[in-house]
Amino acid sequence: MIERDRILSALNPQQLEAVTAPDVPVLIVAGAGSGKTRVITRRVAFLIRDRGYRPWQIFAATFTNKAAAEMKRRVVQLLPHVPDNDLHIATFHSLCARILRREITALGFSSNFTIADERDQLSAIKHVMRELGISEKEVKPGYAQEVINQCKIRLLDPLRLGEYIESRYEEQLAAIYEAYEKYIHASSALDFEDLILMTVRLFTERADVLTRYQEKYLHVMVDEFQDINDSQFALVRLLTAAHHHLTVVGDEDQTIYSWRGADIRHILEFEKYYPERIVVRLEQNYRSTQTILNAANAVISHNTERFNKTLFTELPKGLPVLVLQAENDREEARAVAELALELSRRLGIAYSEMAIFYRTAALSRTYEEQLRSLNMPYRVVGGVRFYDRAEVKDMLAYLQVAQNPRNTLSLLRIINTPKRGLGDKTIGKLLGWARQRGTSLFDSIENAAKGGFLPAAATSAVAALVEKIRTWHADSTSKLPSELFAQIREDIGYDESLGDPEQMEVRSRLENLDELYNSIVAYERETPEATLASYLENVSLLSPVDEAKEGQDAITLMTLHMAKGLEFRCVFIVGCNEGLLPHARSVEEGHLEEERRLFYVGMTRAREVLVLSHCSHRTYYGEPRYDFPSPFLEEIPSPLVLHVDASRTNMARFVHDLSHGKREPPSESQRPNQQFYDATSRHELVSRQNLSPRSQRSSLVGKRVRHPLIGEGVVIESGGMGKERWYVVEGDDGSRVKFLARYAQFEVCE
DNA sequence: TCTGATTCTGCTTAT
DNA sequence: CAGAATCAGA
Repeated sequence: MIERDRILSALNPQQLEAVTAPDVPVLIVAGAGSGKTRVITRRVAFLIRDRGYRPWQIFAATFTNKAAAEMKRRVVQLLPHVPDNDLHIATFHSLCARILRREITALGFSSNFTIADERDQLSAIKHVMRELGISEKEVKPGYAQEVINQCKIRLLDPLRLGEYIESRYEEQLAAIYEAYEKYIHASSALDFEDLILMTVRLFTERADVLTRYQEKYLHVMVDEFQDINDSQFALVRLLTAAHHHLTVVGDEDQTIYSWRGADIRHILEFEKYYPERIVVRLEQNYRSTQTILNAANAVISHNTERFNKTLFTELPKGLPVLVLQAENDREEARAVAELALELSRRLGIAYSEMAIFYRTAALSRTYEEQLRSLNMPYRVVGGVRFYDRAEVKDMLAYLQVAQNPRNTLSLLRIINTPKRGLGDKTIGKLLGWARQRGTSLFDSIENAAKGGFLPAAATSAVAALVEKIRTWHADSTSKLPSELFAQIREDIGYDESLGDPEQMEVRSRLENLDELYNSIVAYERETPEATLASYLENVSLLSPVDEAKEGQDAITLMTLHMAKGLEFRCVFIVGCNEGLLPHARSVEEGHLEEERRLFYVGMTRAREVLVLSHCSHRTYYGEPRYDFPSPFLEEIPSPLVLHVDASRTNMARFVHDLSHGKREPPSESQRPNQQFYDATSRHELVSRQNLSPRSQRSSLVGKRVRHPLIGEGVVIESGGMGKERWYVVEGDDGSRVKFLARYAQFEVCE
């Protein structure tokens, strides 16, 4: 027997089929935990070793840099002789940025474009709205931003905006879109969507360039294919048009980016564009216990927008799913922290094997507080991002300007930071000239520096700035990015401008700048030909996941969106409340099923222990508010669930019992009546009996109530969430009245 | 032009 | 509650 084949061993028949599939379009439908990453990395290795592909002939797109890094690492493990840099495995955005750096001049753009992040985009939109005289009340900048991005995803230019929205704002939005495009392109910036869009345009308009890339990339792979959007799919189709060598992996139950244009349709349409495609299904789960998997299957089966697939596992039954209930959000966080502590002590689960997932990043703070008070190590992924801090963005803006002085967006950020006497009036004048002449802001300050345009004080301030920028720009190619950083920081006296270094606030800002400096040095160390341009590109495409330091024994805190693709022995999904976990805004937009998929993604990250927590009072806008449990909780069959009341449970004792098999979900007959706080009266405990799970969800429907004004009646309907929650009560005389729950003063009759 | 204080407004999710 | 916008006053 020959030595076991590292690429083809330890695969089940379906996995083997997927790895070794012929060079035709292959759609791998891979359920959660079914070995998706294993299959895709081995296929890459297989193509290189057994099919004669050179590493750089494979274009493999992922959705996060983290996933790309992991994929690369595992391919290199399989093929140790392949240098890391030869593998073109990266996010769509990075791959496109790389192509555009080389080719965008063909579209008449400068190749040293900068990448505008979301905030830059928003400030650009506000800016052009001011110039167009459209007030922020007429059109909300955030809405305009959303519309612009959606158009770009759908490959619609401003003139065809009407195909995406139809409203009386249409003209204004089209005008904003057009002005925005002119503005950011004049400052030679591209936004995130442009990276994809421009690449598609390049390939569409320049057949010669497309042919070159089709000949270069002989095989295209896409991970998390269910999250691909129109423009990305268009790109994939262009690249593979000549050879159809394509492998995609996806799971429609894990589509969670439809707000970014992801559409299940693309999996369905795969067949339309690639009729000769073969499909391989991976349905065996190797990750979760039977209990967890059954719970997840039960939840996702409530969705209608899916193929029916049921995952199975051969792993043991495991512990019940724990549903933790608390009185308020702080108590919930406290209980989660205590439970995590006990699970680590008594079940030996390392903190690095635990994760806390939440729907909105804002929830992290409460959990951080509680974890800190128990002295437990944790790491927040995302949240208030390092690269979003003002001082970090300032210094990066200086570097952007040094690299490309025509970057108006960045120049605007730093033109008066630190203060150098260039106020709104002066800046307005300078911008006005720039616009009239169709040049950049830098051109107009260069002109103003010659004198005669501005008051003397402003002229000398401007001249000094121009001089500095010229020097930095000249140094930008000869000096290392870290050297330039230090020089700029010194030249402008940034540290001093922050104020008294004895202040905590100032000290932490200085520390952040030191950390930024260190990260630049680290980048230079690991990148052989580090340039300012390559560093800035790297920074702007960095996702929060990539910032987290690996390897420490700490609990991971992150949003459900970022959890995709990861796994942990123990998972807490917190804030399982109606309005938060099916997020009210998402439900309003008709995305209940997507919220359920999000919940499903979270559940299926757990290998052994799954804890779902909720609370009855949550603080919003500083006010405590009654919240219902998430309806998703009721979709888990009760024999799989063990309810835990945070206020009445000693966690140490509980986990002890749990680990000795003494805690089991109660059978139907011995389950105590659920008790809950009713929305109508925050302090009155209402006992609820004989209610089916369905009516529990809508709480009061079907109940008799008494109201001081209308007397007795029956609740016949309810809707809305949180503050907006309402009930319709039908009086005994047949009249109907609608109440907002937070104002309704009725009592429930038993 | 800059500052600090006060009022206003609004929490998804992220490359 | 917290960040943004706005305003008074130097």
